[in-house]
Amino acid sequence: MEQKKFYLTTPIYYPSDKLHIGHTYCTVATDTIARYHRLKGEDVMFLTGTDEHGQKIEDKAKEAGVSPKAFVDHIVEGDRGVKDLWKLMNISNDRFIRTTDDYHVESVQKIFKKMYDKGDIYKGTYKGKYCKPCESFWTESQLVDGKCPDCGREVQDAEEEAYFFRLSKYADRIRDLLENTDFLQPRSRVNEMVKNFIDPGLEDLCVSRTSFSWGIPVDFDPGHVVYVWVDALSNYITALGYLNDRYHDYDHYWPADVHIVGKEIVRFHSIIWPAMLMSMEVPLPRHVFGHGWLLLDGGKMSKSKGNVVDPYILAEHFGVDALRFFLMRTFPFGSDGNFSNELLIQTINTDLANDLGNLISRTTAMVQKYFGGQLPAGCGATEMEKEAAKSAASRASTTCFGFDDPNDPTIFDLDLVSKAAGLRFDYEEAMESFAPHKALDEVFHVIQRANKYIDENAPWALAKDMEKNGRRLAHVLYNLLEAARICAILLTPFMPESCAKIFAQIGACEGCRSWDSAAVWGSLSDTAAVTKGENLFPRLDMDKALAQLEAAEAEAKKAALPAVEVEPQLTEKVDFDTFCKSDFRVVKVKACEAVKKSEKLLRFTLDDGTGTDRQILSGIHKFYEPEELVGKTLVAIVNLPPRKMMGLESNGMLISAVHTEHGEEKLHLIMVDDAIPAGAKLC
RNA sequence: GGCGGCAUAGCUCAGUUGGCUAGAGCAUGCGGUUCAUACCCGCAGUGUCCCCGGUUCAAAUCCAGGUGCCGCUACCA
Repeated sequence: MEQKKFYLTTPIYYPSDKLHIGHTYCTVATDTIARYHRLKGEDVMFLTGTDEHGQKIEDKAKEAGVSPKAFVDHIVEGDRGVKDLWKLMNISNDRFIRTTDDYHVESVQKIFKKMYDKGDIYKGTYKGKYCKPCESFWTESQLVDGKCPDCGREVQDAEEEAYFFRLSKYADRIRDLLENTDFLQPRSRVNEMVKNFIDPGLEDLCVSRTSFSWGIPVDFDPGHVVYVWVDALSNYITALGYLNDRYHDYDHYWPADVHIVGKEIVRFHSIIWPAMLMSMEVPLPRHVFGHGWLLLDGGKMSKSKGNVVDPYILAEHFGVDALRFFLMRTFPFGSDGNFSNELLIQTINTDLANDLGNLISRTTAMVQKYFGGQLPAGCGATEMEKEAAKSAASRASTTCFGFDDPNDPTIFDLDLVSKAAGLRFDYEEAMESFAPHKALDEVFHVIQRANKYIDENAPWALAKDMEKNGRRLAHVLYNLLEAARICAILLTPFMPESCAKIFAQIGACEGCRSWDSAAVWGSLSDTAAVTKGENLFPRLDMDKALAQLEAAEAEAKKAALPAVEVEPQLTEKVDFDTFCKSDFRVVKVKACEAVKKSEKLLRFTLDDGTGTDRQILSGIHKFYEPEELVGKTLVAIVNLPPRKMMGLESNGMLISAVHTEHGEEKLHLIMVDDAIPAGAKLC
C-alpha cells in the first residue's frame, strides 16, 4: 500500500517584531497536527517560515540603522528569534522558508512572469494620495483625518504605475469553491468571505509597488517590486521546488492538505491564493483552516496595546509541554479564546497535575510498592477483554456480556477496557476535523475513568491479603498501565517529551507506543519494568506562580526599554546675560539628615564660603543616605528665592545629573574635587 | 455607513437538522477514601438560555425588531 502523504503549513510570519503567544498558538497547533499524521505513519511535510519583504520592514530597519536583510536576520536567526522560539516549543517543521531566500526570489519572478504572459497580470495605475514633502504615497485608508500620517500636511491626488492581477476573472470559480466544497473551514467563515468580498464584486488586485524597494524586483520592469500577495503566498509551492532547483518534491507533496492560518488572513488564503493558483493552472490546496485568536481582556493582543504575552516566559515557568497542552486543550480551535495566566495555571493543575500526572504517579507507585516494580507473568489482558477492546476500537456493535453477579469486578474492567480501546476512534474523528481540543477532551475522559477505576477496585484493600488477592491486584494494575499507555500514545503529538517519560515509567516498548497499538488492548508486556520517576507535572501554587509570572513579565518589559535615556536638549535659547544671573557655587556638606515625616527630603547644612551656614533641602533620599554625603564637595545654585518645604526653609538647589535606565530614574549629585574651596564660583 | 460574529450557572464555555426535568469544566458546600503530586471518587445545588414580538403542538435553537460587545470593510504585511 502506498504511504499516504500529508503536506501542511503555517502562515509565514512577518518578522517586524518578535513573535508572541498568538503566533506560538498557530504554530503549535500545526505542529500537533503534523505529529498526529506522522504518528499514523503518513509521509508528512510540515512547512513554516517568514515573510520578510515590505515597507514596514524597510522602515523599521532604517529606524534601527541597519540594512533590511540584517534587520530580519536578527529577528529570524538571532537570539530569541523566530527559529529559536520554534526550537524551544519543540516544533517539528521539516522545512523553513524565508522569502529572502534566493530560490524563492527566483521562483516568484518566474511566477510573476508566467501570470503576466498569460495576461492575468497587466500594467495599470493605482490611485492614491501623495505627500510631496515626505515623498510618500498613501492610500485613502492610510490617511489620518485626510492628511499625511507622517507629517500631518495636506496630500494630493496621485497616480502610481502598478501591475494588477485579474482577480475578478476568477470570482465565479472562487464562489463555487467556497460555497460548494469543504475547502474553507470552519464553515462559518464561508459566509463571511462570500458576503464581504465576493458579493460586492471582486476587484483586480495591485501586485506591484514602486514606492519602496525592499522586495522582489519585477525582473522585466525595473523599479517595480512584487507586492505581498504573489511574494508571500507562493512560498507554499516554492518551498517544494516549484520553478526552482533548490527542492524537488513539488510533484510529491503538492497540493497541500491544509494551510493553517489565523482568521485575519483567511481572505488571502481562500480568495486570492486559489485565484493565483487557478491562473498558474496549478491544483488547489485541499483545505484552508482559519483558527481563532487568543484574546486578552476580551480584546485583540497587539504590540501597540502593549499587552502581548511572551511565550518564552511561559515556557520557562511552566515547561514547554504544559504550555503546548494548555493552548490546544483550552481554546476551541476555530474560535477565539480568552487567554489568562490564571487559566493557564488552573489547566496545568487540574488536567496535568491532578488527573494525568497523579494517575501515572499512583499507578507506578503501586506497582513498585506491591510488586517491586514488575507485575507477575500472566496478569495481562484476558481473552474477553481483548474481544471487548476489538469491538470498541472499531465502533462495531458493542459486545454485550452477561453478568450474573452484579458485584463481579470484571464489569469495571470491561468498562475501562472498552473506553480506553475505543478512545482512538473518537480521537481520530476529532483530529481529522481539525478539532484538537475535542480530541484532548476524549483523552481526558479516559484518564478520569482510570482514576475512578482505582477507587472502584481499592488496590490498597486488595494488598492487605496478597495470598488471596494478589492476582486480582496485579490485573487491576496492569489495566491501569494499559489505559495510561493508550492515553500517552494519543497525547504524544501534543506533549512529545512528557509522553516519552510516561512510556519510560510504565516500561512501554517501541512497539507498544505506536498508533496501531493504541487500538489493541494488551500490547504492554505484563512483566514490563515499571519505575516511579519524577513527578511529570508539579502542582503549582496559584498565587505564587502568578506573582512570579508578573515579576518576570515586569522584568522583561524593563529589559525591553532602552538602556539609557536622557532628556532631549532644549531648542529654546537663553541669552548670556540671563545665564550669568545664576550664581553657581561650590559648597561643602557640613551636616546632612533626613527630614522627619518626609520620604524624599534631605536637609543639608552647607559651607558656602560666606562664613554663615546655608540650609538647602533636596528631594534625593531615594538615591542617597544622608551620612554618606557629609564632607562631600557639591555644586549649588545659591541665588534662588527661599522656599519652604515641610516647614523648613531651603536656600538654593543642589545640582544633579539625571537620566533614565531601563525605565528607571537615576540621579547623581555633581561632586567635584575636594581641593576646591567652598564658595568658589562656577562660570 | 455596509457586512459578519457573539450574548446560556459566580467564572470559562458545550448545546448537531426546533422535541424528553438546558449541560460540562473550574469555583462553592457535603460525604467517602488514603495508593498518589493536600490528590482521587461520589453527591448537591443555583439559570427571566440579552430584551420584545412572531411562526409552531413545541423555540436557547427559526423569523422580524431592539440593546450591548467584538471583528472585517480589499492595494494594511
